[in-house]
Amino acid sequence: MGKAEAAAAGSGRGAGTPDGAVRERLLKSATDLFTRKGYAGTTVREIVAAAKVTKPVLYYYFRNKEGIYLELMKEGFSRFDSLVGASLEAPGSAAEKILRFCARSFELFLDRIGVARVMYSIYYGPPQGAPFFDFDAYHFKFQEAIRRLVEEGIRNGEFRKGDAGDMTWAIVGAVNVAMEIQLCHPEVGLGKEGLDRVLDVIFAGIAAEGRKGTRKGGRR
Amino acid sequence: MGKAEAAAAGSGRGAGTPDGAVRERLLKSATDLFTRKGYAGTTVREIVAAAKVTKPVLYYYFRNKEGIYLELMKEGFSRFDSLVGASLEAPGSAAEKILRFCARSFELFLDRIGVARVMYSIYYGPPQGAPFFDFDAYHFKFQEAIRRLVEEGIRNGEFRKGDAGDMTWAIVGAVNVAMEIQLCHPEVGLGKEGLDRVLDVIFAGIAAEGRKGTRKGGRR
DNA sequence: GTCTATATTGAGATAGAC
DNA sequence: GTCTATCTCAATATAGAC
Repeated sequence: MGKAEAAAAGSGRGAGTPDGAVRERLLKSATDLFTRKGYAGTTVREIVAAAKVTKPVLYYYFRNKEGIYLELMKEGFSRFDSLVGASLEAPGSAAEKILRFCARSFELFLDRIGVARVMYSIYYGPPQGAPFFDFDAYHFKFQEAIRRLVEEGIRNGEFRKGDAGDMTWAIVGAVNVAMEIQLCHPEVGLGKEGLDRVLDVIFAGIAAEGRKGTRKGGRR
Repeated sequence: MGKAEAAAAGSGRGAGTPDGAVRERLLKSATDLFTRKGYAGTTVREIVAAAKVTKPVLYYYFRNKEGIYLELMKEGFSRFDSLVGASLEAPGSAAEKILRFCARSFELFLDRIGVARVMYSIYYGPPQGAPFFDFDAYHFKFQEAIRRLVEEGIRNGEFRKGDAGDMTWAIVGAVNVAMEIQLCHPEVGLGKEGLDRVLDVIFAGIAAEGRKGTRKGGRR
């Protein structure tokens, strides 16, 4: 048995690990390193070393460093895309749909929180030479989905008449803050249940009965 | 007269520029460059060149690169500190105080939006060797101020009985999203008025009258 | 002192054997 | 699919002329 063969067997099949695990290990290593050291600060060598494979393996599965980065981004967002479609067409009241859509989005976020950290780092951080990825498009897509549901709720009398845009912002703000707290302070994170409760607050309002509206005597 | 002193004096007064302007120019240059190229990616040489002064001038006003960075952070937050104190003790209903506090905070944010970009970049971005600054402490301070006011509102019957924490998150989320949109998409930013309206939505709720609460039939 | 030419390094990427 | 060995290229460091 040659040296290469031995190494190949040992790293994958030989140890009882399924073939696909190599690809997954690379994605995980890349996520960890991009998070800790940034895109530019991470070298291909480090990624493959952490995944316990050699360099050509990375180039085999992904075209190059940009490729593995884009794959990370796309994987998360493709699942989000299905979510949007499913949630809009689901049965139930507008409020139920909104709650379900937000909960599912938040679950997806938690499931891919490592990738989310990389996204935030790229989006807000300094230029790092990472290839362009249209994060804004997805934020917009999220917001538009909520807005549609809010408008639906207003139409069918479920929600009060008011500016759908403003209502949308309130909901987006809640989801946003739940995600960001989870990102930075997982130990005090709202969690799925917390997000649910905050959304409930937004639906119901904070003001005591009979005191709706703080300045303009109610509706605008 | 020492070398640094001479440079400090010479660059300002001689050209008829008020003394303080040099310091301000340096802070502005640093903000711009830190935003565009990150902390690590910005050199002291670039900062002084952009401010049209020489290197010793920077070292005269601020000890070093870390010094000018920390000064940027502190200037914004010291104004915020006064805000917190003033807003909590101001007269008016809890809702009024919350609205005023959020509006003032948002105005301060707009006024220092360049510095805010640097903060986001450092906070979410990859390690850049910037000296530690406790951003979390200020986020916490903001949240606690809101929470106090919410609790006050609940106590005096202005707000409905409910989880003050959840109500606080809803409000913080709205302010947060207003700030972040302004940061990333100033052209569609809510602005001060938009934030006001969204907060109003949170106070009043989204649900139509008689339909408050989406699952538990109202209060919890 | 400053400038330019030449190492040296370390990065991403590839060729070809197995 | 994976390996070893090698390539290209840009940034940085250094040496030596001026």
